[in-house]
Amino acid sequence: MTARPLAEENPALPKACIPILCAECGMDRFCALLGLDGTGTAKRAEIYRRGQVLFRQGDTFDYIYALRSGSVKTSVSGKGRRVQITGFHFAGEPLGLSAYAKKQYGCAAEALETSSVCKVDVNRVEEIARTVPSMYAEMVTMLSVRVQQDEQLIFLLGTRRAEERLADFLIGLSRRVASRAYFPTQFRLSMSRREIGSHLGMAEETICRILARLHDSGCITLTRRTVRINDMERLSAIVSSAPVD
Amino acid sequence: MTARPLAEENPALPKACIPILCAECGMDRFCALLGLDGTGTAKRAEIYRRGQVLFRQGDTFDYIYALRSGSVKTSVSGKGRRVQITGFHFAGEPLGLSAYAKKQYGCAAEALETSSVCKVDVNRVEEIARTVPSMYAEMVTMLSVRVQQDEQLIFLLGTRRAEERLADFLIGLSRRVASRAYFPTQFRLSMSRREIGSHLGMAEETICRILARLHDSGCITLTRRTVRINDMERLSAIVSSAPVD
DNA sequence: TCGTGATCTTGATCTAGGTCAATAAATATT
DNA sequence: AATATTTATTGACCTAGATCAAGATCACGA
Repeated sequence: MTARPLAEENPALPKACIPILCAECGMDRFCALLGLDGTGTAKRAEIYRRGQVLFRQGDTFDYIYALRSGSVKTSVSGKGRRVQITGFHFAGEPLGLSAYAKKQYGCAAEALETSSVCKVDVNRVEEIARTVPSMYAEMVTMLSVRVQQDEQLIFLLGTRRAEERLADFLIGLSRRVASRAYFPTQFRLSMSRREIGSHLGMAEETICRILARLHDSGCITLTRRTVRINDMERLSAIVSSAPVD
Repeated sequence: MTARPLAEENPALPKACIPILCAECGMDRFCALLGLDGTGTAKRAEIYRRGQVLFRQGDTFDYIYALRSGSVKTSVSGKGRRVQITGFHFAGEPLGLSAYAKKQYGCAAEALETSSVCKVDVNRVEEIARTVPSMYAEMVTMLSVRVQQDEQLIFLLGTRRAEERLADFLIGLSRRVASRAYFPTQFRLSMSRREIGSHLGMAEETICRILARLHDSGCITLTRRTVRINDMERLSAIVSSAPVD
């Protein structure tokens, strides 16, 4: 929960890039079935730096990814240069699996910061799954989790107002990244205000204003991209506030 | 594509309730693996009438459903009586699968009209999957399709304006239901204006107004709940119109 | 058939949040 | 260090769509 030492791997990378152990990863059991070693030093990890893409929307489905450290955004683009960021992803989270049926990725994935990523070849998966039935069971698990997450985002986009969206977003972030940070209520945003806006369906300026408001009210402390949550109670209250009665 | 005769099953039910054949169902291959007969007269189908619920949000995961006829809405509820309809579902579509990991449904499902629904016991699935590995592969397929659909809805809710949303919605509906209707560009809405609004993140009144506008412009013909698309070109153009440049 | 409640429609307002614009910080580049 | 570029902030304004209100129409049960 609190600060704890993590095995260093590549001294050239910033502290934030220290990867999680396989045991902490959501694809843990999946990789184990694949026969990948789970000692925490997976050999097929690659480094992506800010802006580098793991895959593009429409690309042929060739790898399933697992994030070991850092963060990645996934986005869907449509006509008219409009882009929706469908999710931010952190260490331990799987990526790309939803391309399974169509055999092409429905969204693009791009690193938000220097990130360590495991790549699993889908052909390898198919091959091994023939003899290891539970391989697919793990994929069903990961995908069903994803659908329920997406439904929560749909709920947020369809029903919540700006401040509620942002409060919900911050709480979600703190749950996902603060546990790995040095101080559990404090963490660093790896994405810009514009990217937060594009994820929550709001303008960049609105994100700024509401963050400023939360800061001024003492609910959070905001310094550049560092957020500290001072009053989780109040933040939670904002999420499910006015019933619009 | 056009009108075609369908095997009648239960003469007491309205015409709209004539079920599809298993061969036309998205869960086709899944059921076949389960050893369910694929002659089109699955015995475990049940009838749900308007307003009856297949499952509630939070219910324990006990069945996977396949819609044979009619239509169902799925919805997520949060605090403050706000409800988001996450999807409308029609004949051939699977339902409930996303509860797999959490072992409870993340949304509620309720029939919009008299509907025939196949229920598959999840214990049976687990049991059989032990000896039939590809069982799970089918589930992966269905779930991955679902994730990509949800991502499209997220894109719509996050980036599109009211008229674009509705145009997109109508096109989607026509693709999914008109193929089974007597006239491919004409179909009946099984959901209320309010429900469409709750799905698209808009007020009931806005749905009315925009439908009226589309009708007046000749793009569609609207009579109560019957929609005929007169100008698919124009409708498509609306979806990806102003780049908000 | 009539009545009752749900659904739909349309108009009149109001407002949350988008858009535009003008700095200010921070970062990257030379 | 100096300049350029990206990112963040803040104010002024405006508009798409929500909300409120009042009927109209429909579906359905007695």
